[in-house]
Amino acid sequence: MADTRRSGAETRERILAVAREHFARQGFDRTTIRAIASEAQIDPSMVMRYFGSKEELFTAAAAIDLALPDLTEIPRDEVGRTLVTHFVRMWDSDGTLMALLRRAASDPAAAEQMRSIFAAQVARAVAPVSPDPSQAPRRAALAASQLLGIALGRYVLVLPPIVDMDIDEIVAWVAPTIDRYLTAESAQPDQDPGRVGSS
Amino acid sequence: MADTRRSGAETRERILAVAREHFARQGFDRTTIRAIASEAQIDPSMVMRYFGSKEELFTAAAAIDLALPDLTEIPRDEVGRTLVTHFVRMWDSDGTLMALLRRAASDPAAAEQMRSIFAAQVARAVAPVSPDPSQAPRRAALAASQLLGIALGRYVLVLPPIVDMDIDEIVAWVAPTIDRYLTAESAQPDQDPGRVGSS
DNA sequence: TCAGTTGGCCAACACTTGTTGACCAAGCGA
DNA sequence: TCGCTTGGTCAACAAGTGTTGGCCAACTGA
Repeated sequence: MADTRRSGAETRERILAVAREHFARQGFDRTTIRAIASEAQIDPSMVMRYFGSKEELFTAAAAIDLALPDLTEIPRDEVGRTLVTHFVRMWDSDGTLMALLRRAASDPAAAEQMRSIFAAQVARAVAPVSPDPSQAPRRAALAASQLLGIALGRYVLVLPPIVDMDIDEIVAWVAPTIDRYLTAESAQPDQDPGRVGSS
Repeated sequence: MADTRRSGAETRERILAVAREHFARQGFDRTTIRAIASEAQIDPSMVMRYFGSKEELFTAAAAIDLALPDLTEIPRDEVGRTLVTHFVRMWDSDGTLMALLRRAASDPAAAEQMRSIFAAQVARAVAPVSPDPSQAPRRAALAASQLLGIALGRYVLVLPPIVDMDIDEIVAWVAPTIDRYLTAESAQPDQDPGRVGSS
């Protein structure tokens, strides 16, 4: 048959690809090694041999690099737009992050993984543009909450109004929010006569 | 022993209470009928007799009334504050909504349930304060995305900066966002010199 | 040629899960 | 007193899970 005796590293990659897709679509618990193996046209035991356990397979599949741009090289008033665009594009093209988010909903270990991604990548990338270093993590977390909220509504809950919006509309609405969280002087700029962002 | 032969409706309620707590903390898949029964000091088969199946038990446990206030009776510039406060209080006191959110992450049926709650309660409550009826669902969805993002960060991912904020701080930061989504004239008010909300 | 490595499959184990059906006993109305 | 409803337990079934170990066959290098 098509017993082409694939190259090992090759099958490993194929397993990983299928696993990412399954984890992204169904979450950790509802994804079975058997299903992954079946779709990768391979025996379940091979998955174990390559990755050791389902846990380790997930960890390998969920290695995430947000590839966030250097925000200091971007005009202040385009930070929000840049970030929103970046994330929506990322979600649309690669399900890995969504897989992790889904799992985090029911698995503390995955939540911990998200926390470390937040701390190591989001908070770090965002800190330089914060007006007050002590508040930087808080600002980053607020921005993350809005971005993740969009991801939740668009890809997990599939709320029609959010799904129907194209990227530009989402950016137009959400970017100002991100800008305010990251760079506004106080918490409630919209309630004072003063302007937001660059004075 | 303590075979007090409870009143039936009473045990039913106790099962429901335990179930809500388990679903909220661990999600649907990781919650077992056996664990619920055990904690309710009852036989697993009783759960089936009362609720038919695990699915139906969840449905019964996840019947949610957001108890949203009538926004038309509230000053325009306090809508955001009111909503944020309402939701955070609700999440803090009752895990039912979080249970549903958790399950929605991996179960399309639960996601559908969230959509119907959104449509029947959130979108409906929020529509009257929208300046343009055709955009009302979109505005409601954006507000929901931010609110759910906070829930995600605070209760599911347990992002430290969000957990550390007290209700007042969260309200101070997020309320303006909600206000803008619901009532701002255009999508990007922060980028124009004009003011937001009540002119 | 021949031994070792490598990619792969098969069958089974051990366990957990939701679910079912038989049986029991306390209370209650006639 | 008898029979029916009701709250309850127990033991098992059937299915699905991650995981393991044994075996096979192709390739590779000496």
